[in-house]
Amino acid sequence: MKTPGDTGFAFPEWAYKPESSPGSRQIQLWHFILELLRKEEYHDVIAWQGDYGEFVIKDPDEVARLWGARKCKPQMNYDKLSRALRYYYNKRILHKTKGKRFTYKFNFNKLVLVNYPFIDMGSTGGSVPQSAPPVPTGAGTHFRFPPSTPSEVLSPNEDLRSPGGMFSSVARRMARGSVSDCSDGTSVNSEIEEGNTGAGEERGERAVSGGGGAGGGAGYRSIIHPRLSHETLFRMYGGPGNPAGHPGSRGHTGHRIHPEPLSPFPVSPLPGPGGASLLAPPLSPALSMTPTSHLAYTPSPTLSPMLGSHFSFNPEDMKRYLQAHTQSVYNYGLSPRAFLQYPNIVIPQPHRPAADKAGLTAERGATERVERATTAGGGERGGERGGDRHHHPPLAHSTHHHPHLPHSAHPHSHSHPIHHPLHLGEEPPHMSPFKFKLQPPPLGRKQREGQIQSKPRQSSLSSGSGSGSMSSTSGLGSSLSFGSDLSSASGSGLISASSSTQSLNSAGLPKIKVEPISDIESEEEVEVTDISDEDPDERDEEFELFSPRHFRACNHHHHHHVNGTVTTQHQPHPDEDLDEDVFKTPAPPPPGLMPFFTSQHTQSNTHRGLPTLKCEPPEPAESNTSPSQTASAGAPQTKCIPLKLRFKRRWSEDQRMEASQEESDDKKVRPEEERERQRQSNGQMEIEEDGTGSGEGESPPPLAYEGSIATPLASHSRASAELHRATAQLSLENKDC
DNA sequence: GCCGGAACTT
DNA sequence: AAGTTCCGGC
Repeated sequence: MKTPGDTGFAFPEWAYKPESSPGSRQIQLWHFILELLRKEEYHDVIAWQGDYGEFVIKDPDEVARLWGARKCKPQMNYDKLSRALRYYYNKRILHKTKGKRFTYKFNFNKLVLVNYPFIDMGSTGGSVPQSAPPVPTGAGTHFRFPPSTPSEVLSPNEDLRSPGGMFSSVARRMARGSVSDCSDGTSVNSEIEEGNTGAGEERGERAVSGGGGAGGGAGYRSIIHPRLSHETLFRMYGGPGNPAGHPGSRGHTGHRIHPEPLSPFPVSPLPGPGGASLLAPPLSPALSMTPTSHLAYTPSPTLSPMLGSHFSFNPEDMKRYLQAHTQSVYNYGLSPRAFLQYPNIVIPQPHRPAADKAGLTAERGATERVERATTAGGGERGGERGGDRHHHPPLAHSTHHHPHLPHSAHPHSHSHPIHHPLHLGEEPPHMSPFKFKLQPPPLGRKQREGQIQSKPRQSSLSSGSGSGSMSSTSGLGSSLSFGSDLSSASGSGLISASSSTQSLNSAGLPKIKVEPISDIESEEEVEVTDISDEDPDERDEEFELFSPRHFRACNHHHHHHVNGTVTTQHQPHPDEDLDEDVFKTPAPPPPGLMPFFTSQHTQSNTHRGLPTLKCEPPEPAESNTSPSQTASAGAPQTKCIPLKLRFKRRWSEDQRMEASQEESDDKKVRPEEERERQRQSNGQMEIEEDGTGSGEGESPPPLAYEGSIATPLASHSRASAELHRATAQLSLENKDC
């Protein structure tokens, strides 16, 4: 099953370094785990088991050994490895399944976001199904996290490599290579990568593979977020040839099956060989797990293929990319910084149009599992409506594993397939009313504790003591609960739907309407409304994405603004500064088209105006937009609200929540009863948090932007022109970098 | 076994 | 930043 070529890593090299994290040049433990998990050879050692995302280390010593080999740390043992694993708790990447020995569970939401911002969790819901392990079955969620993409699947290497040269096999190898130089000479890689060999030899297990599993490979097909269809991605990046395929066509559902194996990765941002350089900048800073205070790096755009010097993008692609990116931001609560690069671009808000939601049904229809045979998996799970939302745990191996499919529902997935922006034309009417609903109460971070079956001990989350590391880590997350698929699920659905419509505006410029709100959140005065609809968002977003520091900052002053008024400027705080950069008001854009980078200087520049807020332009295209929009349209500037506000609001909320949680967390000391209470309340909290992130059901209507898909040609042209311009600009900027 | 602090390494 | 190593405590 594995292709020889792949030798191993399913993940493209760049996948390993999602963030710029300098430090982590090498493979990260969670990636490593994922790798093992996807290989049948290692099933004896470690395998998916239980709930979605849950895996069991069957042979701790062996896993440790493998890890040690990979890292060239011969002294590695399970104790150490487990320590590393525990650090993930704070990062929310992983959590322990209590009561089960050697059993941990991934928080795919987190992982995905971090690594693949492009992937839409949103639709998927932001929910990445948490539990869904990458299953071979395509079915699971649409989004499978571990993108395994074995090379086979992906063949992408070749195929994908887009013009830009996506990731070359070489690169991958190199990556691996890095690992290998252990003293002993045994290349670690070999063990793992060769998988067959290594593992096989050792364990002799490949048998399993039998067909189904197809090894990780098959299983994993990539999941790309529906939002971004593969196509989109490909296109963006120069995609493979899946040309025709409109996915849509595939099932009637259309939605998506990915014709081929798509892996999420296909998109690798890495430009060819040079990729490495690109790596540095994470796709989105926001994503970074750690709070970096400074914006040290520029956000993704840099990474984005488009930017890459190598590539040239066409406007359309760029547009898509941006939108996708922006969406991610919104959906996931990414830092607005991400948009710095594109000052003039309006960030589309995901609104979830009802119509979009509909799409699910169709999807559902599609198979839950996608047949791998045909396509890779794009399966999205579709609708969640009924109870089906859950994905199956994908076991890496196909069938055999599921001990139980527990899962309850994690709805998450929403896959909404359809909505990719890409398919503009295609988007069929999704009729199904998809509802996202959430899931069961999320267990949040506290889940771990909550689970306490046996252990009375509450783990403290990290915040408490002050170890540096802790603090940093803890910060990060603010709030998310791991398990909560729900959050993602709910959110995602909506989001996705919305995205479809909106996102692609022909023009690409979304319009936002802002209205002042006073009440909802005390803090924020301004509300942005989604013109098209506001769904409250139930979607959950990943709050974690937000960097903590913001939260903190927010605490101090969250009230910056007066109702309705925007103040973008005043915030003294350093943090604020960041925001500022991000949010800076954009220079007044010319109505028609604003040049993308008007102000761009260098990245560093103090501020380039980000057009975070967009006023509604008088564009005609809006027909699509909901009436509300129209109405809003009338109001010009007053309505414009800086995204900043919006974000702040969220942040504030998150922060608050976090604070409260943290408080509780911090107080490890509290009596059991207290804890209990806390736990319970946590559940709520988490939910809220989720809500917050996403859209807070209550409040904030997302910014609406115009998303008429069918835009007039004129718009297109304009957009194109802009994009071109932008592209050019980016190129220039990159050079500097 | 698991947890998490602390110091240290890359 | 992301572990690695060591370790006391439950």
